[in-house]
Amino acid sequence: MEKHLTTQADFNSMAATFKGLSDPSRLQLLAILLDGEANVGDLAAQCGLSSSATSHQLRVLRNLRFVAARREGQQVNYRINDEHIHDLLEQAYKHSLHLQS
Amino acid sequence: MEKHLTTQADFNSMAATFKGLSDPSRLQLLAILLDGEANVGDLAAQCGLSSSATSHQLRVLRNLRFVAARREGQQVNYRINDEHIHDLLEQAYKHSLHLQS
DNA sequence: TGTTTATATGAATAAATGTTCATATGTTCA
DNA sequence: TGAACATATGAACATTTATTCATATAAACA
Repeated sequence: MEKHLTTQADFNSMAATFKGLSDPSRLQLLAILLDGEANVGDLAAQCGLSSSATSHQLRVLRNLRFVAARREGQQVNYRINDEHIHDLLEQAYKHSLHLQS
Repeated sequence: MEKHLTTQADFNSMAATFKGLSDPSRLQLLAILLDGEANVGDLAAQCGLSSSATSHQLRVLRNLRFVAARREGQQVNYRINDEHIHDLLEQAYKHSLHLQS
């Protein structure tokens, strides 16, 4: 990172970003979406969540622009909407390995 | 990431990692430590936190192995203890820019 | 030893979070 | 239009979280 982070606003914004990724259900949703678009029902089934809970969590991810939605008939398809998600998950995975040792 | 993440344990561990980074105070502590070792009192002063609050937050970071401590006389010096911190903060910062647009 | 300084910890409190339940909105099709 | 299906939303509840306050531990020094 070239520039040093100093402002409280930066820390708040970054904390919000991490907070969005701080739940196992949301991480699983993102992991599924990294393989391609999926609708709410399929996401719910794969995560073992109710469709309501899934919808709530998808809203969190949407508000943080991690994902975007596209309606297709009755269903709504979600997709990854951030190029950094992949790297963020990868770094967190590596850290989690470091955590176990 | 080569291998696909599938297990619930992976998601839990990664969520814990992100949760550790989901607070502005902790991010500021880490940002300071990226510039080098610092003791609790200095960290507290720079963050505008009480030394007690600082100590509590440092414990969170220590438990997650983000930082490590080394006592030197009365003071305790903390340092970054994870090679991925820098990249994680950088990606989150980039996302936070994406978030504003 | 006793006092001061630095850090850590436990309990308590207020605020935020994730899920469930009930209900609303939106789409398809008869 | 009305019924069935898919998704979204609001309220409620239990759990977690960050800080404060009081107190404990640890080191330095007189």
